Amino acid sequence: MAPQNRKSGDPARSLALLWRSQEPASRRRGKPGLSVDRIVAAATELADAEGLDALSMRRVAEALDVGTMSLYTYVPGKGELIDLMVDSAYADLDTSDRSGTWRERLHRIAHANRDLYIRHPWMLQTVTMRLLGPHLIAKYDHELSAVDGLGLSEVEMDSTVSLVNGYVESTARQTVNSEGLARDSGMDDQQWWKTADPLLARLIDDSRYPTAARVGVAVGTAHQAVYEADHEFTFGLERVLDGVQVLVDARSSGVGAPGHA
Amino acid sequence: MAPQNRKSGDPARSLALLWRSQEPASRRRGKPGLSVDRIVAAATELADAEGLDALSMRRVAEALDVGTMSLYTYVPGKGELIDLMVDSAYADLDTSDRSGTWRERLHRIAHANRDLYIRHPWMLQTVTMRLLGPHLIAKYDHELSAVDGLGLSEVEMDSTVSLVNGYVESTARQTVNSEGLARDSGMDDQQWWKTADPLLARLIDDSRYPTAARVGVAVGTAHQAVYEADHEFTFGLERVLDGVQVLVDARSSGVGAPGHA
DNA sequence: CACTGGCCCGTACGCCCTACGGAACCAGCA
DNA sequence: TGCTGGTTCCGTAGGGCGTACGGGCCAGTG
Repeated sequence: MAPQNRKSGDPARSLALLWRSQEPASRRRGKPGLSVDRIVAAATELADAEGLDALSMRRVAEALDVGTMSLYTYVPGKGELIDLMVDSAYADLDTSDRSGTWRERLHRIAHANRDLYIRHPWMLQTVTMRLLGPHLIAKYDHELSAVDGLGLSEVEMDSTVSLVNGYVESTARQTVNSEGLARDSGMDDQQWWKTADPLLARLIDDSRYPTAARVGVAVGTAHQAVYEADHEFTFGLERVLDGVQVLVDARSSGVGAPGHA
Repeated sequence: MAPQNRKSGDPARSLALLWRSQEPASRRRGKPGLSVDRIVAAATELADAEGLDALSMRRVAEALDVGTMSLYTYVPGKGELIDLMVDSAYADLDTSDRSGTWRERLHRIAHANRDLYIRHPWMLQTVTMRLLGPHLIAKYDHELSAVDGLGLSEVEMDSTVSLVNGYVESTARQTVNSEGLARDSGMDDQQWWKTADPLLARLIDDSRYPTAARVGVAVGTAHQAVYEADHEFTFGLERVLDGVQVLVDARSSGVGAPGHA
């Protein structure tokens, strides 16, 4: 029903812009009126409200009451704009609270990241999420510090943080996707399954997929209950943190950090 | 440098098509020449080779030596076509091997899924990945069966499978993204960092982000070594499975399955 | 005052998806 | 044999999109 892609801008250009935009941005001549920050803000607002599909240079320009091509004075292209939007979004994260145990901290970080993705669902549709902008590096440092001093090797620290972030990302993606489907089809998640169920029941040979059938029903009724996605998120997160715990215990009980991972 | 979006087709239509396409597809009159399967195959080939960005109805039609609009006789639109491509891709997975312990089986499943994503990187760019086609349900059933009979509740089984799949998805995404960046910029991953490093060194106040700086260097040199992404993938996977192990141990040691998750 | 360089943007090109209506084709029947 | 009506195919056209290009505007300088 709609297109499907996504790339990022030229990495070198984006990187330059990312860090240069820190400057006061006070240029020489003319009255700016426009600025990188204003463009990024408008684009983010649009993407938040209508999704990355609706983000077009034309519409951003309209929102700013400006000609489309004017944007290109500040931003090389759409890809680079998205790179800027991503790093700018990371600025919302708190990177100062370093209290609590490593487990509490990872827990807090996971929830904060999840909230961020839900506030800016379009972030999950960008290819990069890896371009080292000023705010991303602050985020990275903050997250690493949560698992520092536990006896883990550097590479293990990185892996651990990636593990937690990966979990958050994948669950957030699921949440956002199902909300998106709900919006598109005008149907609630439950309504959708109530519609699809009879259809599927006619098509699927239940005896061929007994486990799927059994679990599917149980999951369906569970989701229907008061328990929200939040409970499931936290449950899975605890599993992930249990896995980290095993590693931490192993490292802190005598075995020195190995050479690699 | 390129656009960025992605939606899926009308769920109801996709669902119907998904299951109908199982039929012999032998229609009544006229010579078909074209068919849903042929279209899906051509589209998949194109997306595999050039990415989801390059997938357009025009190009698929060209590849089939057919007018663009002819495709619409068999497929309602591009979104639904992508839904079909996704389920068709899942057909590659082996869903018969049920040997080994739950841990061995999840390990095998994780690697198989990872391979699939790397073979079909465009799958990571689709929004749905959740539309219950014939092959997806076979996959789901197969994966659930790996954690069946361990004392886990149904919802816990679902969460566990999601957990592993989420991990695989997020690491595959990282791998694919960095390969994509490499292709686009014509630079190797190492080359890229060698280029960016001096630039970043000038911009970033290392003392502000001591942990990130230290870990970044270690990770960089580790990646540079013979150790491949595969090692890191397996390491993280073991952490995830450790977390599952904790849950399994808890459930098999007397505590009955709880009401929820 | 003339100039220059940054800002702004109208036009145009090439690509995309797809609604619509008509052409080509062929099985079966009269 | 000739017709007919459903099927398959596709040309045209309309509305988006990103962005290359070149020109107009104006503040401040020399």
